[in-house]
Amino acid sequence: MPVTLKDVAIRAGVSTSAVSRTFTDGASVSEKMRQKVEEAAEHLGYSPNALASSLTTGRTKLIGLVSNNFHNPIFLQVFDLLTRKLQDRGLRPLLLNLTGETDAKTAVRMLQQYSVDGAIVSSSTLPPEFSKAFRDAGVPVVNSFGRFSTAPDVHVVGVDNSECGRLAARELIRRGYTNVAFMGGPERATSTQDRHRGFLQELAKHPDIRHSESFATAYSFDAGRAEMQRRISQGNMPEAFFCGDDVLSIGALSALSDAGLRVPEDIGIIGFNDMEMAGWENINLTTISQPIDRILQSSVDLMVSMLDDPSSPPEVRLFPCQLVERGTLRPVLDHA
Amino acid sequence: MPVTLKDVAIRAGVSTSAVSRTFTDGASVSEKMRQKVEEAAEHLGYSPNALASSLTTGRTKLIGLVSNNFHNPIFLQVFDLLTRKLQDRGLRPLLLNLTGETDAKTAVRMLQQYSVDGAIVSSSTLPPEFSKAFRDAGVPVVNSFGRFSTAPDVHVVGVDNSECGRLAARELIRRGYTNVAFMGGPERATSTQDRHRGFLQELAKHPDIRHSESFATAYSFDAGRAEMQRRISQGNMPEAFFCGDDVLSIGALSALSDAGLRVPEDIGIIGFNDMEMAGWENINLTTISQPIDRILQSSVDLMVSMLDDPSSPPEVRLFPCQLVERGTLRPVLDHA
DNA sequence: CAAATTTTTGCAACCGGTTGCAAAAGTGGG
DNA sequence: CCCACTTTTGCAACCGGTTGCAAAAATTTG
Repeated sequence: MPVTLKDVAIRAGVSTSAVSRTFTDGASVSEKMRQKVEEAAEHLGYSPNALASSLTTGRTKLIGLVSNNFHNPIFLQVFDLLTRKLQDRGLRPLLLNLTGETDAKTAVRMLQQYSVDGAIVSSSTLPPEFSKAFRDAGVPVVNSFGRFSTAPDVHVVGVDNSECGRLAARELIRRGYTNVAFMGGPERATSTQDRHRGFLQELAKHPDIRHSESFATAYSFDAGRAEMQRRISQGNMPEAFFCGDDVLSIGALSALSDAGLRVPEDIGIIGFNDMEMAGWENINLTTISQPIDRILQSSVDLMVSMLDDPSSPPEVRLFPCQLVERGTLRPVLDHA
Repeated sequence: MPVTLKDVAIRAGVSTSAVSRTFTDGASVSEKMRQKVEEAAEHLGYSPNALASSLTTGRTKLIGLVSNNFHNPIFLQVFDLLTRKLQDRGLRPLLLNLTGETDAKTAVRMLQQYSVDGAIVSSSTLPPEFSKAFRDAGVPVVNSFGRFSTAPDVHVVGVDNSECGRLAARELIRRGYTNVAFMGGPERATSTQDRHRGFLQELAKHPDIRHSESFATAYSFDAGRAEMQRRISQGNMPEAFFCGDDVLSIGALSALSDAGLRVPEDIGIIGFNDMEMAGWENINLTTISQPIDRILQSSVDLMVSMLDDPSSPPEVRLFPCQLVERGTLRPVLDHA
């Protein structure tokens, strides 16, 4: 049914190689030949089969998009940007949705079967071993939003989560809070661990400030709400929380408001991510933003450069996070 | 670098056909042969190249996922479910993110180059012509969340949007509102048009009820907020709004609260979609839910059945929507 | 204008598999 | 044990392209 290279060759009265060459840039074809072929192709509505050609060129232009964060609204934006940026480069995203049990080996195989040219592992919760499995299988990989190390196995693009933890702590301190808490996502998520570590590092410089911590079972509204309810019922509340994600913060806010606690008068909240919703006037969350667009642009750039030169050594690209001041922390104390 | 069929054949000391047959179910292979091949494959870490085989079988097991709704949080859930359900069937989703200008023909070609076995067009705003382009190109297609017709060109799975409009109108009437408004998304989105039409149909039965309408420029928080602000500044407010989407409703709620209008005391709001957020305690939106899971399950089922029998006639599968009562409409009037 | 170069073209092998067909091997019956 | 029949196996062609190589055509040079 579909038009093949051969059909075009016959109609144009030339060899198949000639047709192939007209569609391969950089190949040697005379102007006359190109004309003939193009008119035939046009007339037949031919477009080359990317998979067949991949067989000889070794390039599919398919990029595996690996993620497990299908519950955090921020990832809709991630998918939007990532797919767009890939499309702009002539690459096609093949989606891989990791469900709880999929292990790294299976994931790699699932993409290898389709000979993807590379994989972008996009998740703030997967352990680094995951991306490493791709590299070990010879699949060029970029880990976006992942944990970095000083001697990286693979390209990592994202933010320094522990620096974000420090930033949050500094901000709480600056606002004059003296009893603060960290509320993370799942304890095993690398982003939770790193933000927590940074938070503690900064507090270590201020031994007078009391602090505590708790962990929600997931990066989700319900989990944040549940954990905050637990804290409230337990009593002994801190003055402010650093929540490891906006969606968690919003859940927490809802629990606070149910309990009749006012924000920021009674309790302060600072979130993380600056998701669209955080700016909505009825939420108005003070938070820390990561430059998602730049992170993804950089991820795609890195991927493209690996395709050209697979031997480039693993690189870590970190972008600064920024405080977004809104209405859920009390104002800085005036020391006049 | 990667292990090929031939490598396995050599190691097992058999023909390539034999190896191919061991990996093709339904093929004739003796137990002894299978053993030999499997041990060789295992040892070499072989897994068949899906693209190479597609060349002869004509099956890639790739399904194009076509959408343009990358801003409505509900679509994160759609992608999550859809990719999962496809993966369960051994199919792989190839994502196509339609940006404003991509026309149907380009979209089709982008997927045809990768010989997708089928395409799921998932959008509540695209005109039916879009899916038709796939069908015309011979690509099996299911349109999820799309507009249906009584003589469908392609499979359509979703809800009857105009029935949803009627449902919303009936509910507002039941609550005793006598001056209501429709607030849709973009006027050209099919879902906006259909919900609006149903809304008006129901109201036509109640000539005593006053009504008006307005349209937001997009299905987004900001657009909903802006449109509501416009309505407020314009004065002459209705008692209640049916918003064509939850995210629009939430934007509207924020504008109302800024203006000092209380919900549901001063103004009632009923949304559409029942996105996760609608149930959050600080939003608590009365809305209409569509059974997303069933719609997607049905879409995937339909796709799978088309792959077996491409000639099956186009089918329309509609699922009922349901009212979800929360806190943004006033209670039913007691007529004691 | 012939010879030397350069460019364009087609042939044929190949990418990694699948599959129709016929030969080889296995099975059962007499 | 031979023969007819069924199952298993390998050969070779093919899927839709690409590409090295050498022949053919076009261009430049002397």
